[in-house]
Amino acid sequence: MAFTNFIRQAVITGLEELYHQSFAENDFQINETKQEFEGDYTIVLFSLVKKLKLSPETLAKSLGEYLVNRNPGIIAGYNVIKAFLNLTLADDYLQAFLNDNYQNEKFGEKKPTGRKIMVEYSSPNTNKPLHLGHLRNIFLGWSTAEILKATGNNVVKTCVVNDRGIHICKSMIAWQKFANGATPESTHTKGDHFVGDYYVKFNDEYKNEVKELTDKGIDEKQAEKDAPIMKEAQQMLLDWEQGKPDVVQLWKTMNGWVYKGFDKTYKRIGADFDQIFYESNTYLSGREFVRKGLEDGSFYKKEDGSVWIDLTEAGMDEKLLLRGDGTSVYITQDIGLAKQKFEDYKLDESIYVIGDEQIYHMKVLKEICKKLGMPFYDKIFHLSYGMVELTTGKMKSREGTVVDADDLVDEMIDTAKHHTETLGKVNDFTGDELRQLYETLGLGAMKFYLLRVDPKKRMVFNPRESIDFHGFTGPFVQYTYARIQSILRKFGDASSMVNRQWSIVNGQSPVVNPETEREKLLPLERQLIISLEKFDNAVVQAAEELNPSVIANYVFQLAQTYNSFYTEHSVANAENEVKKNLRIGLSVMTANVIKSSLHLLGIQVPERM
RNA sequence: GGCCCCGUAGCUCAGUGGAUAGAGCAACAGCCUUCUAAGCUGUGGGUCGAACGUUCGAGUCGUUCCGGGGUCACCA
Repeated sequence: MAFTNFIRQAVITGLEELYHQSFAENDFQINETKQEFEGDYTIVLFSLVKKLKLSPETLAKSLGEYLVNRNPGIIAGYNVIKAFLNLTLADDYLQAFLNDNYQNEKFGEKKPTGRKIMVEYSSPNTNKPLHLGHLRNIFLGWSTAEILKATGNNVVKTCVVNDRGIHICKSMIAWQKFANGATPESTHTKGDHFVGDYYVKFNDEYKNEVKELTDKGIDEKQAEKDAPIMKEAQQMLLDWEQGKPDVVQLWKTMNGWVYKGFDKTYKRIGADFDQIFYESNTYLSGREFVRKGLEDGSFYKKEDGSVWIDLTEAGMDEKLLLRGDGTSVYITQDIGLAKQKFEDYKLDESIYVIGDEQIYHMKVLKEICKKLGMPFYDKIFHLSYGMVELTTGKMKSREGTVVDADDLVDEMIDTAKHHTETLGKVNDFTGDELRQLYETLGLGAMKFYLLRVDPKKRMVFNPRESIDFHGFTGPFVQYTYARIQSILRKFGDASSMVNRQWSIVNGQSPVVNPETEREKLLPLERQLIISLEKFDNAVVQAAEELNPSVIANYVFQLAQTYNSFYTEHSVANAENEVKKNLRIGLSVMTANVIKSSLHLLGIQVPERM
């Protein structure tokens, strides 16, 4: 049982027995004791003072006395400052916890909940390569999915590919006009970049044409409409919707190139999906609901034939659902897809990882589903995240200020290589081992950097300073892991730490073998055990908040604690065998928890670095 | 303009209504013949955007204002 849960129950029982009143879990607070005071956990009793009509000191003292007497071997002592009751856990209890868990590689994982949750993330357009913003989305989505798995949920990772629309037609037109039959193979270009280049080419050409027209004295807005290349793109979209064979063929070919490129990037950064939805397959499916909504009066038709919903009652606007010409818009297909997700997978929850500029859109989607009487409307959850901005402002693909995902990954791996070579600690590695290490460290730095910040906050990426490898970073945590492995290699099989003098049965007082020698825990040893135990809560909190930064902050704090311990105390040359075994156990468990934490962030651990 | 999000050290960020607000980076001073110095220890650095209010207690909750961003398309 988690330490704080145990204390909470003990306090409730104690208060009821002492004062013959019943108490709830939120009648008082349990915090970690601040560094400057003695103790491990602090119970804040101010809120009870009124209810019990006692002075804070009297209450805290009585309760402290009770807790120590009734929980031998668990709560070793207390002290009182005002209404702060500071408790010190018993060494035996902490060591029993370590003994019971240090070899458990699944520590922190929860029992199955039976719930099925879909996490949609990445969801790119097929007209240009992935960029830094996608990376935040992908890492966030992947990590959230893993955190939900760890808390016992059945998770389906999905991706919705925006493979149709005017954007891809733009690339197609530009390719037809300017490529002379070139392909990714013939130019040795990654497919998504290849297609993206023609999207840029389209915009350049478009800009030129608009300028030519405005030079002739045509109004700019009119020129934007009249530019021939734009008209060609629009015509192509119509041709595509009508299934014109050569257009469909070109569309398939070019999307194929893009997917090949995306797959390469996904594989490299460790993203994976259980199911992929293509917008070209789903974009028509919303229309039926529009028809149904018209019938039951949820929606209404304007003179031009367009269909609308009035959401002003829910504090929103009127929203277009179907164009006058009968074609669907973004939200139309989203309704269909939302339903399909729930029907195909029988979901308990459907999470959308989408940028915060679409908060309103997602609110509208939920509201429409509600109006249509779809029972799942309140199981849709928008996990929104802030944009990644550059120090120079926003990223704009048309202005070439986008940080490309592949470029950034290359850069991070180069940086890892540079640091590693400078330090020269792994000169005996083979070429493959080195490449593996650079990827582990480079990606670790990048993922940690993007995940350590609360998702909902906007974040600034400084391309010049790039991403650090020191301090609050992925490599810092990875380094701590590698250091521990270095120690453990000396001892062969770490399970040889046979230390069966402590054990906890059913959350009761620890069983202690009286034959064994006992050593008092040193402050850093205590701190480390308490820090390890907190992983359990960190996982729960991260899952409740859908917030991987909780894990990043936790594991950094753990690594810091271990590093202090490491500097202060020797494992191999411990004062005696009892201490040595204890410290091996501490090291094994720290390594396990670091590995688990980083896994939840999509980061691997190196044995050496 | 309506609605939503954000504002904490020079920079990037933590901070379940509780004790003297914390990390990392940057700056400065120390620590490698002893398990990996991508590390550790210390110093300096704050009107928690502002003002009222609720409370025994507010960075945290409420109201108003200031500053930054998003959104309100027959775009996706």
